[in-house]
Amino acid sequence: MNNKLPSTSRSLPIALIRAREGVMLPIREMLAESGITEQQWRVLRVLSEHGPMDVGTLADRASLLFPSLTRIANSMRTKGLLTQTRDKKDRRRQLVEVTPAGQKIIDDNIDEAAQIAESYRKKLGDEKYEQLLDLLALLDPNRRV
Amino acid sequence: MNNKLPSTSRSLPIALIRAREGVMLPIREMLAESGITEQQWRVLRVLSEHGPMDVGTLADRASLLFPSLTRIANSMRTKGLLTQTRDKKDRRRQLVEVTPAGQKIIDDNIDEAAQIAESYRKKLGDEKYEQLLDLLALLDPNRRV
DNA sequence: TCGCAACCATTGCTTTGTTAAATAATATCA
DNA sequence: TGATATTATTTAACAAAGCAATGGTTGCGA
Repeated sequence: MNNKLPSTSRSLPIALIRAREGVMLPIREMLAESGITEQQWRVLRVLSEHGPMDVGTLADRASLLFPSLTRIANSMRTKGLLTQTRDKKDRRRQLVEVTPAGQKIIDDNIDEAAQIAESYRKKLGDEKYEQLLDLLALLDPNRRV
Repeated sequence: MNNKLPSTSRSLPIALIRAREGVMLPIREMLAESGITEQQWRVLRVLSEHGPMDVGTLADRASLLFPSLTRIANSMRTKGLLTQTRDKKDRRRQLVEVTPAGQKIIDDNIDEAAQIAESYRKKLGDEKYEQLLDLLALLDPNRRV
């Protein structure tokens, strides 16, 4: 039909979607039991890893767009997983923090999440796994090197 | 804070998101001029590559979920890019086909799309590019081997 | 210090992702 | 044949993506 483009089965964007789909499947199953989404889990993980931070930094680290994060944080706040307070020094900034309820969800899932991550490393082998992460980083537009 | 999980900056799911973000940026810019979305472009490409097919096969090849595809096909039909007809032999099936207007969008963009794809191949180098596609395929849950 | 650009975050709008349930047509088999 | 399972697709409902526009805040230069 045409041969200008690589066949969709060897298309980079589609391959990235499918890989992500595969990787997220077990994680989503796990999180469903805690009643949170994949994105909410990312928010919790980033906050747990670095402590409280403003919305902009959080969005960047969790790879979420500002508007998405605003809404996600809203729903997480009403669920009691997060608190959000205005920064005294710069009143434009909102400081986001995990509540004990949020921390509990992290604690409840972190071991299983680590196992899942480990299973993918085993599946590819250490070397290929690192290689993959390196290659993916090359495609990251605003790499935080 | 915790060391059970890989830091979010070396997390496979996040790396996949960011890479995709980077790869799609120029493609989305291109498609905006034609007034179609990334997903609509995937639908057009798959149909152009394989010819008319039923909704299920199309969804699979374009990596879209059924409900998404139903809506996408609807809007593309009202835009006159697609036609959808019931299969005579199995009246459950819907056969989707590209219209001349849809084909025009493909023709208008295919060269630039090929250039973009090529630019990523160059960016990584042939060998690493193929390697990346192979690694990603390993993560694809329902790989069409 | 006034005015304006830059910055942080939110809101509005449309499209897509995701899961579950509904609908409709066909296949199976007692 | 007729009840039942299976298959193909659509609807419904809610969460999130993505883009543009808005609303407060701060910073800076004339």
